[in-house]
Amino acid sequence: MIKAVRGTRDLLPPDTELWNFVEHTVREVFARYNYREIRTPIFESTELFSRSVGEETDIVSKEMFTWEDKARAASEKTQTLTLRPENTAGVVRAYIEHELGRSGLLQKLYYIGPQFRRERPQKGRYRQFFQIGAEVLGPTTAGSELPIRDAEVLDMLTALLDAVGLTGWTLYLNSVGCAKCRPAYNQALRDALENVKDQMCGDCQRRSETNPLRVLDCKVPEDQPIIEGLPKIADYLDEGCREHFAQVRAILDTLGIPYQVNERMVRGLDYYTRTTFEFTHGKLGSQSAVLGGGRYDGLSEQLDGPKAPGIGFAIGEDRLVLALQAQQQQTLAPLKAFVVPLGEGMNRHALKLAKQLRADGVAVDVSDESFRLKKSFETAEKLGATFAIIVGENEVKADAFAVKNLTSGLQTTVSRSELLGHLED
RNA sequence: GUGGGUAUAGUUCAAUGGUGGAACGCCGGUCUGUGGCACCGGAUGGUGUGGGUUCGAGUCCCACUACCCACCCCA
Repeated sequence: MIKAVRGTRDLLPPDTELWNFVEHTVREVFARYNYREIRTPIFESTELFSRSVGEETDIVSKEMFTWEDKARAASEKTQTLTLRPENTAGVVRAYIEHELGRSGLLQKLYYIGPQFRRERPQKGRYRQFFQIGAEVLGPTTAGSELPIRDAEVLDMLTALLDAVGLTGWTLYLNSVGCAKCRPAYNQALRDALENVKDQMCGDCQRRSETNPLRVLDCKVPEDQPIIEGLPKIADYLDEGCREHFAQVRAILDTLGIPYQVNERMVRGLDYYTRTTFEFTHGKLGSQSAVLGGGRYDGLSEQLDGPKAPGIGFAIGEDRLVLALQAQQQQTLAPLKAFVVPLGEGMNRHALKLAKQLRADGVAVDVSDESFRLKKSFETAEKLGATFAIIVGENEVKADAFAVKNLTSGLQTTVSRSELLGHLED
């Protein structure tokens, strides 16, 4: 048997209904904030990711699905392509390529789509996974750098989580500084680690060399006192970054959005500057981050584009759905009625009635006359239909049908013209 | 990529190395124009894949694959 490959999966009914509900809600909520959809290719030049996400990150150094696309003709050239491991790079690339900044307006874009990372699958982690993300970016003159944008993004996220019914989340907030002040902090951290790293766990000793910021994220209990004593990013933020972060928090306070500043929260993509954030949820096991994001004021220039500060996020849709399922969010059965033909030659009359109801926008399904009536009722029950409508000889003659409410058990005879109104009561 | 666990019917699980079972679900009947309840009856897998040990393997060994948990990391 051929099976779905490692780390990929089929989404089947009824789960797909929850996915659709989430995506529907996303589109509706994001539209209220004036975001519009962008769709970028599912694969891009490998270089796009190595230059934006960062050559040294785990994503680029070991998790990408990359292949050589060989030249087939003189007019082609061989290039190295990669299935997108995230979508911000693609959006910024599109922003640059189509000169979206020339409108002078802030670009508020969102996307929903699959991403690919070659990691070991785990709960809430798949090799093909779905992200719902949004980016707001534009020229500085459009206000793209201002704290109000950060706060608005976070406000939209809380509105979305509210709308889909997710409870029990925590918003963690941090500022990681900018290209000017972060190097100083990095250096201070390296210097401090030099003295204490041999007392720390093996992972931290390694991180001290490769990515000192990650040491802050260590969960080994013995290391915690040492980490407490390390330099704090807040003390190294320059005036601009400090003020920016303070304003973001002030606006969040005004909006009544609860958050916790977490100075240890480190994000794994190199392009983040200033504000970074993460929403976690307790029901997700060790992959507790349901969404994450941050500001990336230098990304466009890093990709040879114009100055275009921005902020964005990605929601792990798989994880959001998992969290909702853990809350036992029930999706309702959408089927209104099950039309039951009874006796020979009734199929066509049943289908005609179904056609009429469907044209009126009612979700109905149709049985067939090979089923005994009892069986059809059982099926109606299993399908979650609210009504069963019987189409027998008597009914066809009278052009009025036996309509049974499967919840209450009450049955009445309703004429064809009154049927629609009866079902919608 | 690393460590650990698991893999038996549609599902959840049983089966001291000796002919693979239960529950639920499914199908049928009691009940030939009426579901949910009850009772009766029935079908369903040869044990993830490939090797090996053994007279004999679901059971022991090896490899592979997948899933789960954790690490790493991230959404």
